[in-house]
Amino acid sequence: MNAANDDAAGQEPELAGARPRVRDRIFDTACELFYRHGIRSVGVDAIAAEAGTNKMSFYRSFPSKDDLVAEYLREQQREVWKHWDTAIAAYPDDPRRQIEALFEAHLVAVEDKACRGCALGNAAVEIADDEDKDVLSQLVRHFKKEVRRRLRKMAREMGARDPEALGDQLMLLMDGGYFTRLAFPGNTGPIAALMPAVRTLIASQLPPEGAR
Amino acid sequence: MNAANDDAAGQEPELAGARPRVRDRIFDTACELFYRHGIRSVGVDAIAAEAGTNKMSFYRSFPSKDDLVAEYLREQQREVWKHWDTAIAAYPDDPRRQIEALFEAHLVAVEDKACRGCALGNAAVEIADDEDKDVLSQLVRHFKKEVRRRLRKMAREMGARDPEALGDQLMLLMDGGYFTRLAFPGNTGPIAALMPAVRTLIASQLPPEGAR
DNA sequence: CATGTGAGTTACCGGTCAGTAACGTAGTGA
DNA sequence: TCACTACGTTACTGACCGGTAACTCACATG
Repeated sequence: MNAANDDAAGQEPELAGARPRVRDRIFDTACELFYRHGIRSVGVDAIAAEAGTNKMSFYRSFPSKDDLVAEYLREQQREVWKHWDTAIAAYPDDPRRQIEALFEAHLVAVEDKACRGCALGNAAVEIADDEDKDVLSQLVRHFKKEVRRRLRKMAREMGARDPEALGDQLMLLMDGGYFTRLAFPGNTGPIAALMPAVRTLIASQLPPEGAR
Repeated sequence: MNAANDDAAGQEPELAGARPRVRDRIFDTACELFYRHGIRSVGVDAIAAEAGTNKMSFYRSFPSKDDLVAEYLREQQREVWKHWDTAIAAYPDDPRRQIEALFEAHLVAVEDKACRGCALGNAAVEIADDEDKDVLSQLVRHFKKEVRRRLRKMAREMGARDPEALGDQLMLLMDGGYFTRLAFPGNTGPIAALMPAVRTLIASQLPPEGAR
């Protein structure tokens, strides 16, 4: 799908000042605009203009806007997993600390002033289910299922009494943080109380302190 | 704002088969369509057609689509508070049980097959902040602030050690339930683990069992 | 009967949207 | 030199969108 990235004539030029290929400029611009303003409210004209090109170059790189949107959602997904893995990498053999680190990272991400919530979840709000957007909503559903799976897995590895329940509860907190963010600027929202909730729910699923 | 509801010629006709006024038909239709498909993806033509009338009658009843949207958000707000008050009415002097009843009701509402999440929160995703939609996003912000205030108030009345934190944590769970709902059909999502989380967080904020 | 009102109908406007056709051009490599 | 690639430019289509003008009709009330 992203085969257009390789240079058909050989190796990519490594010059520092080289202008990126138009496809990449368009894609990066689109990702930023989609996230900031929503998918439906950003037209292909606006994307092309912001990327310093025009609509024709857009349609030479992408077969349709919907394809670009799907690519955008896949990219957001990749970035989430990258951040996710980075956050938990510090505690390779301590699932409990992994969860805490994951939510600490989530907290800073959500409190960032540029945060506009969860790109995938927001997309689920924007795309009508009944239309021909099955590909997009399926992308979102798959992503959310994977989030749930990973949280439950961490809860299980941590030794939770009911790992499915704990994973789900953590997911509620995580998505709640994303969702409330849209109505509260910066770090002024309920997200401030995230970490105590995480620790309380974790603790309630572990044997009492002395037994560990 | 909704003064058009009263009949200028006297009392409303009480006939059972009487067709409602066109404004009400349009408004009810719009509320349903907005909630089901999102605000941006529903045009005034579609609303008018679905209400059995046409665009001109629409613009005789509403000065603009944005006005209708604002009215829609206010209506959703009113319904939320109505359900809220109904849910907690059974335990007038037991804030703790009020919270539990509130979340039990929330659970039922979210697991309903017609649930598409929180109308106000979804609107916050759809409306771009920078545009001239200040009225709409302010409506959403005001609503979310009020949700937070009420939850914190209940936590305080319950005697929580840190009522602000508990209220915020409950809000994260609540909005997390709404948000995850969009990616999981029916009652298959993480919302299933809501009630234990609520009870655990409440319990962690109360003195130990024997002391009560 | 006259008048006002609520509502249906048709036609239109200007703007935006996704998507396409046709052409021009600078560079690059055989 | 020739051809090919990547990109820019202008102009266009058809659909849709929010919003308006002008007309018609049923009906209720004085």
